[in-house]
Amino acid sequence: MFPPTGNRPISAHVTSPASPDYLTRLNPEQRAAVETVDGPLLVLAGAGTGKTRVLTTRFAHILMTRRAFPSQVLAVTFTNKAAREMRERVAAILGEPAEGLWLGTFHALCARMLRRHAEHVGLNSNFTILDTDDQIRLLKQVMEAERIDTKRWTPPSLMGVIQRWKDRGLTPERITAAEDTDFANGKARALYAAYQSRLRALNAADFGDLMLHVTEILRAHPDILADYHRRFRYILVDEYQDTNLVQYLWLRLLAQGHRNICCVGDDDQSIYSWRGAEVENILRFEKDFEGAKIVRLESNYRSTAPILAAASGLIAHNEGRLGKTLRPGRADAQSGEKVTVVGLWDSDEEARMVGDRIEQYRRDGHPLSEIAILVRAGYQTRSFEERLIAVGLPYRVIGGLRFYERAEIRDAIAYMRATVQPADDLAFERIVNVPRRGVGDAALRTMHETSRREGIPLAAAAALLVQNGGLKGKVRDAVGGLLRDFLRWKDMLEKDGHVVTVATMLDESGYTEMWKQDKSAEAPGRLENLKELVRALADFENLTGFLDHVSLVMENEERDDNDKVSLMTLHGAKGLEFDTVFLPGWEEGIFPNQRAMDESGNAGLEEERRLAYVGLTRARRNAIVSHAQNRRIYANWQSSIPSRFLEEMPAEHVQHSGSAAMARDARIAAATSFGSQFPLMATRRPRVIEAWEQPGRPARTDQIPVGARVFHSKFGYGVVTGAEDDKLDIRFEKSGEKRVLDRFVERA
DNA sequence: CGAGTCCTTCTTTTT
DNA sequence: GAAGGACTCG
Repeated sequence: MFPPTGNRPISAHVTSPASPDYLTRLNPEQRAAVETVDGPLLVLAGAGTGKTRVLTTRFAHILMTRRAFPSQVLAVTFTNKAAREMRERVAAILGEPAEGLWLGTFHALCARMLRRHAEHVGLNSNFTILDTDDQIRLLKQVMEAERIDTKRWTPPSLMGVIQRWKDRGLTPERITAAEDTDFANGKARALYAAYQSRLRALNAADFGDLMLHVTEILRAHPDILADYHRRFRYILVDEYQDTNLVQYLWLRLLAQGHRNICCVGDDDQSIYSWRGAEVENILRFEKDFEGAKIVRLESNYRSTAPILAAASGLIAHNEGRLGKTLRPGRADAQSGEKVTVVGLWDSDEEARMVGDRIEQYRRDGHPLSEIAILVRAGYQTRSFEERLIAVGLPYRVIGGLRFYERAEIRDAIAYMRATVQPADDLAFERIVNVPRRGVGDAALRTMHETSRREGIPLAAAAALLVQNGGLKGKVRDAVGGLLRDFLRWKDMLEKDGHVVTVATMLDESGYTEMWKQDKSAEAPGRLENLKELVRALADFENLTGFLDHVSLVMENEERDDNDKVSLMTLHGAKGLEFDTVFLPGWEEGIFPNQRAMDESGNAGLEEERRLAYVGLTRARRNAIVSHAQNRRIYANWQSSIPSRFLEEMPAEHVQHSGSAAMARDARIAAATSFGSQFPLMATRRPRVIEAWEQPGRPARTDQIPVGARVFHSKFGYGVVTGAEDDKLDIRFEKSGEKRVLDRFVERA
């Protein structure tokens, strides 16, 4: 009934002066958030207070009241999941599929914008979007060219530095000497610049570039910015607390036009600071957008009263909150059960407990799709998977390897990239010897040398070497053949379209055959994925559109509506809800995560606490928190201490269950079994106690300085030549240079 | 050049 | 304890 796209006016038949149906279903706060349409608005929305509903209704309201056409609203989300959901719900309200909208993640929208203006940052509009793997490989090459010791200064750590700069909207030129950290003796900025110029040479952009480049373009080209100002009358932003500085700048630039910007967020759910997110963006909002109104959504319709009380009590331990109180809004909220805390002997027992309880729920007629197990880190899913398999409970893991990250998909895409973009060295390098063509390190090195000497792409260098006999015999034939194939496929792409071409490509290159020959268990699945890839191609007009989709949007979730338990990280669970939520692994060091606390101190701890808050508030009716006293990490068992978060939930809303009585004394048990060095105060001991830190061998408290003479029970005597964290580089008199953990040596 | 072996690291979270 | 990378040997 309403046009989904384009500039046709909306034939709104909202004629009645009475409130339209979609508004009357909102509570007064929500309604205020929807109807305060003009001017800047900040909506502080607690968990489960109908945030998405407000956003989508607001979107619809703008259209229904004819304030803008669908294409004149910019709606930004943080995740694809959120974007998809908003798209679906807007479509449902409109009664038609919503297409042609500027609705998507920050990155997807920026990719779209960058394709239009790529030339302003020295890219061609068909630029490639690199994934993390490509980024690291490229950066490593740059570092090696600059003769950086990549063992001492690893590419991923430099990538982190660069990414943080990009998160803050800093191009290499904008970085002052003072900003340059001491990474590789102050070479980070230069390496960043070199990396950026390599990206440009490859006609490629990494994830951070999408935001950075577009923001730079909007800053530098008032005409382009003005164009977007004309286009976007209204801006809607979801998960505002997770935006980083460059995203904030981007929004601010775009919102300068009409100033109709509505940001929805919850400072208590800010869990992405490690990615450069700045909660301060919420605080800046009022300053930057004068006259901004603020609406608070505090009625929670999701969870029972005890769950809300436990979550609220927990999050109250954080300082510097904007302050919101969640009120139970559900009619039956008061009838709910307390949050259950279960203490177990070890991680196996924890997995068993979760499995048993899920079986019980199932016997009681509880659908499995309404049960989730939320863990702190991806690796923790494994023990639960094993247990669920053992008891025959169907489950799905959400997150994990994405479609794009699978080797076969990346290979296939590299073939496409190498065909379409002869300058894409990374793609060429990836597949030049896949399947095996006898092109080894030596041949590749020759190509790299020629490429560098002649200042031409790798593929062009290869062509040259085939011609002038720089490559010989089998290698020459193989490379020559492949290069001819690239040209042929490129022709074919124009004549026969991308679907046929890609299918042919995978066939003729021998790539599919390679997997057919492969005897491993995964091979059939990989072939299936390749088929899926070709199938998916048909949904796109051209290869670029498809590649964008695959790298920015495509998710891993197999579409299946079967009744399954969901298994995912806490981060992955944001925005979702379930009747029953299991929250295992609440132990010091695991959750709160040790590294988060080591790296960010109290701020890190507070973010962990927010993560706990997010976890608890995913549950509608049952929240089962658990912790084990002993956990196997890598090969050895470690003794764990219950998470401080357990005590931070108000006791009156918590019930201890099962072997909880035992676990409640876990602190005492841990303390006594490890001797008097860990008194009861050990609750706050920041590090998990490791099993081999036996009594009688006290944890080392003094630092061993470089130059000290030390003794190691296995390697003997030696001299410390370097130190990093808890690892020491030692030159042993008999065993040579080794890197060992400091607790294994003592001063001689 | 490739297969096999040893060694290292991984365990934070995602677009 | 696994998986990926570096290194060695045939």
